[in-house]
Amino acid sequence: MDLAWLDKLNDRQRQAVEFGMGSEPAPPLLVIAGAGSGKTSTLAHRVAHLLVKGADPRRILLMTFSRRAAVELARRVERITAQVLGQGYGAEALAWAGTFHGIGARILRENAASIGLNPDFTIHDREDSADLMNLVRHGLGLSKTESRFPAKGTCLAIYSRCVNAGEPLAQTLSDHFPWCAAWEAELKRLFAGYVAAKQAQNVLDYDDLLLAWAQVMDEPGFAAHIGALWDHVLIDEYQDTNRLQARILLALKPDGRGLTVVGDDAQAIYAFRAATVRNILDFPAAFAPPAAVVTLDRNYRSTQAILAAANRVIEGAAERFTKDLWTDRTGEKPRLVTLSTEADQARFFVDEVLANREEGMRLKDQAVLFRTSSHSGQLEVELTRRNVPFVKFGGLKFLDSAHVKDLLALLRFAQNPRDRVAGFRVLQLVPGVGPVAAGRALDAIAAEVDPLEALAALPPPPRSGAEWTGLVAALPRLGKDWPAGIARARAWYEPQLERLHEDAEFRRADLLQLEQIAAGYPSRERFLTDLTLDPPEATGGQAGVPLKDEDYLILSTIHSAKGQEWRAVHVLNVVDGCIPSDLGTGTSAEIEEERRLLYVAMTRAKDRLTLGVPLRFYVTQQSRHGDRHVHAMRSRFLPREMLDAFDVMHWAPPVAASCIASPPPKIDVAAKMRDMWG
DNA sequence: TATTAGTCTCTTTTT
DNA sequence: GAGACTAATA
Repeated sequence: MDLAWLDKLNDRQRQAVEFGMGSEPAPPLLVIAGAGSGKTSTLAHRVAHLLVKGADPRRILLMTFSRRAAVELARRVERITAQVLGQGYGAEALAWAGTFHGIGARILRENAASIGLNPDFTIHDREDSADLMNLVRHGLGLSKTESRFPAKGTCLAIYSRCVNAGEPLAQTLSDHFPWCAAWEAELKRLFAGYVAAKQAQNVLDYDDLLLAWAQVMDEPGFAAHIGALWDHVLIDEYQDTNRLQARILLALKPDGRGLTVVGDDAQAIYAFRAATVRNILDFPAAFAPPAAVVTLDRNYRSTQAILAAANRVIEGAAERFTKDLWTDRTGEKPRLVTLSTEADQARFFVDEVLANREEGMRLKDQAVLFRTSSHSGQLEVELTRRNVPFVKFGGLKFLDSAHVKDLLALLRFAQNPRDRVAGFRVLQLVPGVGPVAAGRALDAIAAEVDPLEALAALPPPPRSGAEWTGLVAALPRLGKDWPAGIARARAWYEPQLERLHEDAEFRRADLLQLEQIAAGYPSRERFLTDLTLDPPEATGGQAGVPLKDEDYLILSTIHSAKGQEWRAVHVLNVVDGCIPSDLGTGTSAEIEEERRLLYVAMTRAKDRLTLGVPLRFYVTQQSRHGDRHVHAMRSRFLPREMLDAFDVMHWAPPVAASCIASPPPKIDVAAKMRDMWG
């Protein structure tokens, strides 16, 4: 076979691509791929190589961290095979490319009948799950306890960690939520109630998509059936998987044959959702003989100066597959810029971005990264003031706004009338209906065979009027001839929007946008599932998201920046309290994760890297002490002896000319005026 | 019983 | 600056 098309790969990459191709299927392989080492390209080439050798694209399972990554990977495979074979497979041919959660949802839905699930289940996102947790919490009387019971979000976080880490509650509490340890018995009751509620309501949460999948895989017959669906299983970003995901993977391919995992332990940044770097560290030894390991340490992305600085940051990490990235790209040292205030930092970075653009670097080739979504607030104000378009990734989303959730709840309730969270929200949209009336109606229909029909037959609650009748009549018709259903939902919701929100005008635009998105899906079920598992992640600065061909600056949390690269990267708030976050400095493991976060941020840069260190913060958070300024220190990950890796400088805003000019000569106006007449 | 105004606490990162 | 809970009012 002509393998010339693999010549542009380096030796290590080629080794990773061709490993085990002689035997069928190949023995297990771990690829440790440093930042910018051509990881995606290598993975794409390995898949392409399988295809070129005749593998069936429908029998390849590709799991990535985000849907976006899956789409990108499939596109690259398609491009390569098109080049080599003169014809592509069509990107859809890789039918099993997606996230763990997305694939899980599909497996569960397709096999619903045989595993005791109703195939019409709806999926709760984090917020919905927290709301359901809250309903159960109230039901058990846990909201009226002597001392305060943990809030719904905290309860869900505890539950989620137990599930994903496969840890008993007591251990999770003592390790990660010590301030809640006193509530162990109540939490146990709460979680039992939460699970029962989900099952009664025919809903699954994110964790269920993995948990249910893992549990059915315990059944050898089912595991064999599912495992036989694919000859090759390839997993990207393996360092950010959790115990549950590893359990699924090993159940799919117990002997490791056909299994390839790719990752970088130095870039593990998802421990907060129970990802464990042990998965990647222990992968080789999970098989006999152990899995082969190929390490990609040549970096094609960044300049030597940037890599040198990033390597220094990661050097302190305790346990890892050691690799120092190297490159032959030269360039300027990264800069470490101190600034007096966050406001100065915002001005400085906007100046920088615009100066880079003057030199011909598009806005799209630049990104501003930060630890926490709220850190970019001042920068966003400054960008808006100076008319620089931007798109922000991470943090609050389009889907979190009340009006969008209302409309989606309408559709979800119509899809699955047993979904109490959705129903509770929807019914209270009717004027005159509050929690009590809504609860009663839901109780009345819960056990019915056709809940929506039962709802329509119910006498309207006392203070509700025509709106109620309109709603119960509309609900059964919200899924018919998609996407007309969403238009009907919006038509009913319109008057409520006007009534509930001052800025109805502004919010209506969002709903129209949602309707546009909905039009791209074949059915209501697909729309709801995909939107929950893969929410639109960007929010625009000014009116809506800029058009595709427009130039705009990228603002992103470091987490959302994973796997991406830009010519110029600016990192905000490289100070203690931000990186590492105040909240993440409890254990040394948490601090190590924060270190890797800074490493990930720095290694996103190709040519130019600038770290901002504002020295003074205005905090409004701690109401106990009132608003005040606090002094910040340069991040502990950049100690003094490391500063020679940077150009260190201070920036201050240019002072208006009238202020810096030497003081004007003193003039005696009175004397002059007297002189006029003297 | 629905709704609103007022007081209290907690505030990250995401599928 | 928002969410959670309470008290007061319609």
